[in-house]
Amino acid sequence: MSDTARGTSRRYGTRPTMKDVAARAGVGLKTVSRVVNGEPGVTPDTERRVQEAITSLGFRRNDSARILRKGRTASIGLVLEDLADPFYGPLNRAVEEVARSHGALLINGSSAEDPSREQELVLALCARRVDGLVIIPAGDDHRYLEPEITAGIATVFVDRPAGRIEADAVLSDNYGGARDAVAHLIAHGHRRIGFIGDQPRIHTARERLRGYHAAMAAAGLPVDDSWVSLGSTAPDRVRAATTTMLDAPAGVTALFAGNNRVTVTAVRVLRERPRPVALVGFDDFELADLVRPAITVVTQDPADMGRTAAGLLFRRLDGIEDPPRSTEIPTRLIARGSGEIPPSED
Amino acid sequence: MSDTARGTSRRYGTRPTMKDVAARAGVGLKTVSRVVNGEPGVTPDTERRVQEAITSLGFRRNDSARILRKGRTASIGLVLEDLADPFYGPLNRAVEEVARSHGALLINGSSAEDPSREQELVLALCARRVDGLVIIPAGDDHRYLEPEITAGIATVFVDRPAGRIEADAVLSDNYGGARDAVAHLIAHGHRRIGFIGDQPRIHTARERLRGYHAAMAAAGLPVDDSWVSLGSTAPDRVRAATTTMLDAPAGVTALFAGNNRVTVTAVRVLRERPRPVALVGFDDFELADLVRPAITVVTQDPADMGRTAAGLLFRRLDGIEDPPRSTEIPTRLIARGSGEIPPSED
DNA sequence: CCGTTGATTGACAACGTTGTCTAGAGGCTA
DNA sequence: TAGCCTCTAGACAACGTTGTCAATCAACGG
Repeated sequence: MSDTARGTSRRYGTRPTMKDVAARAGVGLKTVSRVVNGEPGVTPDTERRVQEAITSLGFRRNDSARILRKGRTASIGLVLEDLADPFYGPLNRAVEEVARSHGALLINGSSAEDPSREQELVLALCARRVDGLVIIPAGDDHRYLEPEITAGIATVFVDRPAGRIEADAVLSDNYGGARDAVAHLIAHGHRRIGFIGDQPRIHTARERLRGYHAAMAAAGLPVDDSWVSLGSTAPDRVRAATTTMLDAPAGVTALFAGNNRVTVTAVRVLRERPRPVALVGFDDFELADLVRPAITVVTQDPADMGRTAAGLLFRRLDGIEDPPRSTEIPTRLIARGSGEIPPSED
Repeated sequence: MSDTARGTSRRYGTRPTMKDVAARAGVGLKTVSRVVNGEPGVTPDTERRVQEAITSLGFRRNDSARILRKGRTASIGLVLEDLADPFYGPLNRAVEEVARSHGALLINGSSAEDPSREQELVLALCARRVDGLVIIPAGDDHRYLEPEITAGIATVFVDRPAGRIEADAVLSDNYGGARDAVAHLIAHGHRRIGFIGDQPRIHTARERLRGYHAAMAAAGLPVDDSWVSLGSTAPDRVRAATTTMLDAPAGVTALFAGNNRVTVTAVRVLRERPRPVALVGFDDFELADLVRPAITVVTQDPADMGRTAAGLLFRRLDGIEDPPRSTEIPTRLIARGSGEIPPSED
């Protein structure tokens, strides 16, 4: 009678369990568990027999069962806004790196800037019993997380703060960065400066707007309503807003772009115009130094944000119980040319 | 006596289970399960009582237990080379999108181009019993996956084929794309064309090299060994290789860059040189059209690759049992300027 | 030679859920 | 009214692992 027919037959799609390994090696179930987990108290000889059974059966421990038994999943969730946005690449990678160094897996998904999808995703991760969550929030009401946090799921918000609950957050200095950017343009002689930003629903967009106003006010400059445009960052809208601001009588002579998507579109639009227009963008991007003029930007450090957030998360998981705190990551202005263009005379 | 002391007391960090909900609602365990899963056979009145208990306790189903019981995890794994590489952003997103449309979660991680790390990550995902895997391989021997595939974990390779095993693969037409790129340069008068590529260990690098040779041979052009440089894509090495090729007596008049990282470094190097040098890059990248000259590229479609791979994966999960097949995604040459520069006279 | 120690090993329950099976209530038909 | 059927509901086992505890055995000191 063949080996497979001897009671331990395996159908396609069925995996051997510790029980099978134990039977094959002629030892008890718990002994297999000991070998698999490298626990002490197993003779070299027994261990060898078990190892042989493991390789010959192709056994691999079922982590679902292990998780169920142990309570900890050794995995964390990352919810971000758009997996394809280059800004989040380094952040994603940094979080993964930290998770890895703590022996945890990373489960992630993107909310596509949709609050209900964010919630759905977060709760799915909670149902999986991830140990912790790093969230770049799309919505502004996170009370739905309260039971989860009470139940012990550590949560750190990145890039934007949590809404309506107390929670750790790691944020860029959006206000200060925007103020610096606009002050830079003012220092180069501009008095009519346009701001094209993201939807005001988004915290970073509001903060950057606040920085814009602060810089203008500090220089004693008035702000005309038509110089500010907030809304979708779809190329069409940004293109229209830019053109309108520039073409108006006494239009703006410089632009401050509220994020990398806006900046890129603005560069394309400015390309087509007869006169050079000064531009400073929020967020750095690859090749910003190769375009002519090279683009002056206020840069955030997404890798640092990810690292900081994940580090904080694992400190929480280690049992640190301080009250929630907000960490601010500084921004830096990099002058490359586009921000130093003087106002063009009409 | 307070409610919490009545036997259902909850410590911080403990979660209510279906048993707790059942006790609170005064029904049986299985009835709670029915309500949670929307199964029929529950009176509206009972259902209401259970729902109340669920919300008041903040119950959320433990998916680890569910997975253990049901066997299917409704999650797939994605292993890629570098989460921060912009090329993989759209691919990542496309895979997530497809997973989502099938109600599955995405677990991912990056191998950092290290075969042992790839294996470690893949096996960790298998231990979690993901239903399927999408892998951008770093190594070239995937026999370690055989027991997993036999056990029923569907696997699709993307961007590069599996090594030493039969498996589905979704690949770009690297050979054809490279041939087209080089033929394009030849058509614009170049006879001495350099190729700077990735490590020959990597399948795509070999295929692109093959395309380079094919185009040269088809035009009856000789290839000098010094015109080909394969190795790390670190900026330093690429810079050195580029400079050497261009500065040699009878050096190359055009460059074919083997991937986006090489292209970007090449653009920086060419910037600093007195004479224009023709350049075609493999992979498109944002702003390639804004640099002057705009960069001519052979573009792949990473989103399409991700979509195709994930689609294939889910077809496998639905039980389609065809033999493994390799799907090729076409590439497209986009002429923007840098590839149409004629050879400079010495 | 016996009691003690320490090392190795396995039996068993438990983690929280779902599938199966059976019990009971109530309505319908003959 | 007896017999049958339908519908709701719960008891129980099982998924594969790990923690607890007790049993066995060899070696050793007295």
